Amino acid sequence: MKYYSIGETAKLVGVSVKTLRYYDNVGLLKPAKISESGYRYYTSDEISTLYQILFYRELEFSIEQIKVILSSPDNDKLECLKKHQKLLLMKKAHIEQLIETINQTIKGEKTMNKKSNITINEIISMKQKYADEVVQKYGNTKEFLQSEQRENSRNDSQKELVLAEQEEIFDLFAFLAGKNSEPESEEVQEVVEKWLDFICQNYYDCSLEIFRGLGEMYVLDERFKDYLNRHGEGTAELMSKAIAYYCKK
Amino acid sequence: MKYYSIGETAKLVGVSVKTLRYYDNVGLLKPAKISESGYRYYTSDEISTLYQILFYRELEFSIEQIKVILSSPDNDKLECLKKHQKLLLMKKAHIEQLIETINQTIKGEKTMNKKSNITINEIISMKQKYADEVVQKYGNTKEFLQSEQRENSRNDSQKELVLAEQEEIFDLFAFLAGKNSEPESEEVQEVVEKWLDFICQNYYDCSLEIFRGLGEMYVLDERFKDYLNRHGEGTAELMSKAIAYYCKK
DNA sequence: TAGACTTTCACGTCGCGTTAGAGTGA
DNA sequence: ATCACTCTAACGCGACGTGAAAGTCT
Repeated sequence: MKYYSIGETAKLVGVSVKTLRYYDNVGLLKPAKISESGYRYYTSDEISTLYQILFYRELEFSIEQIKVILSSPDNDKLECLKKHQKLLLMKKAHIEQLIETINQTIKGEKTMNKKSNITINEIISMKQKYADEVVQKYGNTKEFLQSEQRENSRNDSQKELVLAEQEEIFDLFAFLAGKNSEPESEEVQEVVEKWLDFICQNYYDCSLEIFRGLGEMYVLDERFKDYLNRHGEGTAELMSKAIAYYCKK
Repeated sequence: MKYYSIGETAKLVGVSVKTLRYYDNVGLLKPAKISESGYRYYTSDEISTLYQILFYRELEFSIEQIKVILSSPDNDKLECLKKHQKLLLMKKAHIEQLIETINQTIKGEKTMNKKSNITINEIISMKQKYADEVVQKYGNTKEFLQSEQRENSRNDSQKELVLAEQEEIFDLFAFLAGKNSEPESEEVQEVVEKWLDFICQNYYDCSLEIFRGLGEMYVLDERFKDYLNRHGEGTAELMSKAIAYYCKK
């Protein structure tokens, strides 16, 4: 049985010496024997295992996962591969959405007002993704990506429909702002409720806490404010005040 | 102008307090003012910038990249977005290949000998990817991903063709091994050259150094050895010795 | 004064890479 | 003796998270 030094092994397989030492340290791949002076020596057995490790690493399994996989029977390995594939599929969907977002942004940048390079919908969904509660609830990658996938599952005509309905609500607010309705008035509060329902139905389960934050943002964020006030002067201000009142009640 | 404390800002936008402090430390987002006692205070300007930052972070831009983007004109931002989109497209192609690899592995696992859960081709290409020279040459992510994309561009029938030709060469070696040809003999050395040419043409520019490593692996790696010897007893050993001889010359 | 908020400092994460200094093998 | 190889130990990355101890605001 021939023994290979760490350097020989590394060159043969095509990894760095540091990698092998690291794998030893974390207990992923121990050398076949260690000389008196502390030198590591590997045999074809370890080299064989090393190739398996590289295979899984390339598929982006973590070191810990590989540890488990290597010490489990073949059918469990199959299970792991399938699970991992699902995760990769979700990752792919995620990236596809990012690409789409960029596309939209580029398109929007060209046609829309130059000042806002972010669409209102992106802010709405960002709000949800970063909200404390949601992060705690869906901190788990899988659920998070799945929710995203679901959102992504709407086709183009469905998206257009949602967008049109949304614009209608903004127009309503703009109309009310135009005739100087009070934020606390019943006609305005009705539309506020309509807007909240709309968000819950089409985007996510929006708590009052998040809704309050959204409302503040309508005037705080210039791009958001600009976007809303394009429907009519004072729209953003009315919505913001009306939502604040709605949430206090 | 209202001033928001770090906690208020964090809650409003939906990030953690630590994140804001981190952004301050690395110089990405400085607070509007700092009180005598060292408290950070933000205004709607910073909150607006913060939303922009989050937008780019979600697209997986790095902090450094965002720093550059925020302080550059709009048309440069567009350029960055387009560049970034290309990168995302390559990443997507990469993931798609990983998914394909798992598919192949699962399929192979079911039909093939259970002992080998990695195909010979995966080892061949792994060999290249991790080879020191290649890492140095193509360490840059873009080039690396592009080369992978090119490999991935072969369609199924092309892949089958390459595979068939490859099997032919292995059969040749098996035939020679069957009649006990010497590794150093001319007829064997001819096939060795053929095999090297084949790798260079269909996989990558294979240096003698890497080729030597491949040859050693044919007997070192059990899965590889098994795979070759399925073409005929002693095939792996003959190939290994013949390649070693070829590379010495 | 309580308690909710803030500050800095320093260490943990993951998969290694990168020196530095000292010992070992052919 | 040379010189390529090996060892351990400690710090670096990137984008924060976590916890401790101390100070501040209301």
